[in-house]
Amino acid sequence: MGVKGLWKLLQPSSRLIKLDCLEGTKLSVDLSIWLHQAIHARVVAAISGSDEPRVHLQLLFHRLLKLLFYGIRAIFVFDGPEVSSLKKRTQLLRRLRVNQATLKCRRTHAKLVKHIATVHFSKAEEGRQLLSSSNSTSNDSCMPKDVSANSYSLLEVADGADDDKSDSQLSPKRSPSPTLWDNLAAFDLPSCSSIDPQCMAALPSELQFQLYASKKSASCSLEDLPEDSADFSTAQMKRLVNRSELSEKMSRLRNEIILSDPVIALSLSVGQADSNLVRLRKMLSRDQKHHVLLEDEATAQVKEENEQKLNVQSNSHTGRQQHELESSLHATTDEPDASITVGADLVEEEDLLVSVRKEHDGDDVDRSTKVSNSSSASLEVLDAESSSRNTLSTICIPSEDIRSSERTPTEHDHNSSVVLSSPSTDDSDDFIEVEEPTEPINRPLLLSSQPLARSPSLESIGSSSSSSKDASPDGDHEDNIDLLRKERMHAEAAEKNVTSQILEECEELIRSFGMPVVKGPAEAEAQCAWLEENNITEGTITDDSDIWLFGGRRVYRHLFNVKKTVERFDMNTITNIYGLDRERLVLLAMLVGCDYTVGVEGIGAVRATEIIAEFDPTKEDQTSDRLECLRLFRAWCERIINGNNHGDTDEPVTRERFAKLAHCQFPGSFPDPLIFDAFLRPRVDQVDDRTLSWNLPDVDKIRNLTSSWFGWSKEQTDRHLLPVVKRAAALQSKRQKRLDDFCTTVAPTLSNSQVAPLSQRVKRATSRLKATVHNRKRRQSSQAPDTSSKLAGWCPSEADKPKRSRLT
DNA sequence: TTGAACGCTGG
DNA sequence: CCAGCGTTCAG
Repeated sequence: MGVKGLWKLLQPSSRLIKLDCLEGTKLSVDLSIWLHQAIHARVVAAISGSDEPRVHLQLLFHRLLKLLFYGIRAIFVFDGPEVSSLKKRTQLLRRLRVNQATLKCRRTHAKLVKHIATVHFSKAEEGRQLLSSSNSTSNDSCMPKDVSANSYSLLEVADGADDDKSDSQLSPKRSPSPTLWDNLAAFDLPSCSSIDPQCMAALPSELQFQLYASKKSASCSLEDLPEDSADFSTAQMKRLVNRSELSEKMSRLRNEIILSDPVIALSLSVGQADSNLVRLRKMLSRDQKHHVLLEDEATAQVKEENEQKLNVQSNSHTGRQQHELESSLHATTDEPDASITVGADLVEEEDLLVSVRKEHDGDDVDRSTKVSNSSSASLEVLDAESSSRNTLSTICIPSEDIRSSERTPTEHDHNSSVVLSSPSTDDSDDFIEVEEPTEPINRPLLLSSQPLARSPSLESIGSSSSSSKDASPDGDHEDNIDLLRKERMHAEAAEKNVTSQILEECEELIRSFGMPVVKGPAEAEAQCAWLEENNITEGTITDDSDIWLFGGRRVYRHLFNVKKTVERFDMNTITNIYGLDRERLVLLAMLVGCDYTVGVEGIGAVRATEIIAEFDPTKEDQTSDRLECLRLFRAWCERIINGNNHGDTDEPVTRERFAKLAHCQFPGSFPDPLIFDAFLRPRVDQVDDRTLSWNLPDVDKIRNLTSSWFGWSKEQTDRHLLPVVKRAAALQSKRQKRLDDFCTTVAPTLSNSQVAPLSQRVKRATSRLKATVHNRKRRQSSQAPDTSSKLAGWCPSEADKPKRSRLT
C-alpha cells in the first residue's frame, strides 16, 4: 500500500523515460504487489465468470516477456514470511475503519439484502432452514449493535427472533448437517454466481461466505463432468482455479468476519478489566452469535454449557421460526423492526456480560502483557483510541475466544503459533464424516475465535504457518473444541497451500525465464532497497512508495502499466527538490500513514511536509533523533488543546495553519521509534550477488509450463516467446560488445522532465527543508563516496550528490 | 483489493 | 486555489 499520497507528492520529481534506456540494467522487481493483484484478479475473473485459468501466471508471463524484451536484468524479490507486528497492527486498524465504512454501504443495500436473503431462504425447504440460515447471517454481521439497529432489518429481525433462544434448535441443523448442505448447494449455488456482484457484496459477510461455501462444495461434485468434448484437464483446471478463487474470496470474507476478534484479544491481553468491560458490552451483542455458531459445530455439550452461560433457553423453536419467517418477510416488504432487535441485543448483552466476566477472571494476562511489552503498549492505546473514536467498534468475543486470547502471548509474532499445542483427543470420526460439508461453513467461527497473533488475515502471503491452537481443555466439551481446532487447522492449511502454490508457480516461471529470484525475510521492498544499496541492482521496479522509506534510491514506476509511460524517480532528485531525505520521508510516512501506522487523520502528504518543515529542530548538529520533529509537533498540538499555547510568544505565526490539526488524534505512541526503526533498519538478507545470474529463457521449459497451465500449444507459446527471446539474445550480445565503448547508450529521458509543477504550499514548505538538508548532506558527504558514479553511464542526467542514508 | 480519476468539502 | 477524502470504475 505504501505511503498515502507520497507518489503524488513526488510526482513533480519524476522523469518520464523510455524503456529502451533500461536495457541491460539490473533492477529488482517487487513481486509482492503482483501477487496481491494476481490473486485478486483470479477472484474477480472467476466471479465474473471468466474461465481464464491461471490468470496470475499469465500476467506474470507477459510481464516477464516485457522485461526480457527490453533487456532488463530483473531480480524478483518475494515477500518473506516475517510480517512485522507493526504491519499487522496497522492492517488491523485499517480493517476496522474500512469495516465501518462498509457499514454504510450495507445499510444502503439493506433492502437488497433483505430481498435476496429472503428469496434464498424461503426457497430453502422450511422454516428450519430459514431459521438457521438467517441466524447465521446475523452472526456475520459483526457489526456494532447500534448500527445494526437500523441497518439490516432482516438480519436483525431474524436476530431478534431466534436470537438467544432458538439457537440451540437451529444450530444443529445448520452447519454440519448434510441436508442443509445439500440445500445450500441446491439453492444457493446457482444463485451465488447469478447474483449481481454488487448485491453479493452487499450481503453480510457471513452470508456471502456461506454462499461461496456452498458453491465451493458444489463445484466439487457438480463440475466434475465436462460438458462438451472439452477435455478433462481443462475442466479440472477450471475447477481448481475456481476452487482456489473461491477460497480466496472466502478467506477475504472470513477476514472480514474475524476482524473484530483480534482487537478484543489484544485489549484483553493488554488492557484490563474495566475499560474492557465497557468495550465488551458493546461487543457483546455479537457474542451470542458466536455462541450460536459454537453450538452448531460443537455438539450438545457445548450447547448446554453455552446455554448455561448465556442464560439462554430454547423456546419452542417452531413458534420462533414462524415468527422469524414472518418478520423476514415483513422486512422484505420494507419495515425495519429495529426495536425487536435492539431489545434482544440488550438482553444478550447482559447475559453475556456475566459470562464474559466469569471467563475473564482466570487469566494469564500478566504474562502476555509482559511478553509483548512495548508493542503491546502502543497497541493498547491505539486500540482504545479506535474503539472510542468509532463508537461502534465491531467486536465479537465468543467466550471461547476470550479464553484463548488471554492465553496467547499477544501478537508476539508468528512464533506464537507454537505456543499452544493442542492435544487432539477427539472424535475424529465425526469430524471426518462431516468434514467436507462442515468445513467451509464452520470457518467463520473457527477463525473468528482466533486471537490476533495468529489470525490469518494478518499473515502475509507466504507466511502463516500459524496453526492456532487453543489450550482449552475445558471440561466436557473439550472434545468438541478439539474438533473445531482441527477443522480450523485444516482450513488454514488448505488456504496456505493455495497461496504457497501460487508462489511456487511464480517462481518456477520466473526461473524458467532465466531470471533470479530473491526471497527476503520480510518486506520485499526492504530487500530491494538493500540490493540497490549494495550495488547489486541499479534500481527497483515497484509501485509501492515504501521503497523510499527502506532506502531505495532509484525507482521505476508504472513499468507494467500499458497506458502510462514509465516514470523514474531518484532519491537525489527528491532530496534536491523537496529537501526530503530518507529519514524525513519516514517521518512523513508516520504522519500520513503507511504500512506500519495508520497515521494521523487529516494529514496528507502536503501537510506532513509542512509540519516537518515547521517543526524541524533546526539544530543540525544532533543527528541523534529525527523523531524530535514529530514530538515537537505533538507537544505543540497538545499545548494548543490545553490552551497553553498563548503563553509562548516565540511560536512562529506560521503555525497557525496547523491550528485545526491540533485536535487530531495521534496514534497512541505517536512518534513511535519502533516504526522509525522498522524502516531504517529493516530485516533483510545479505544476498551474495554471485548467486544471481541471468540466462536466456529455457524455451522448452516455458513451453511445458504454458501448455500445462494455460493449455497453450507449442505454437501459441512460441508466438509470444520466440521473438522476444531472439531480441533478448541480440541485445545481450550487443551489450557485451558495448562493454568496451561504455557510454554510448545514454539515457534518453524524455525531455518533458518536469511532469507537474510543485504547488505553492509544497514549495514554501520545502524551501526550508532544503536548507537544512543540504547542511546535513555536507556533513555526511565526506564519508560517502560517490556510489552513483558507477551507474552514471546509463543515466548521466542526475548523478548529483549521492546520498547514502546512514543507519544509526 | 488496489489504484486512478473525479467530485465534494472546507479552509 | 488547494488538500484531503470519499466514491467509483477498471485491470
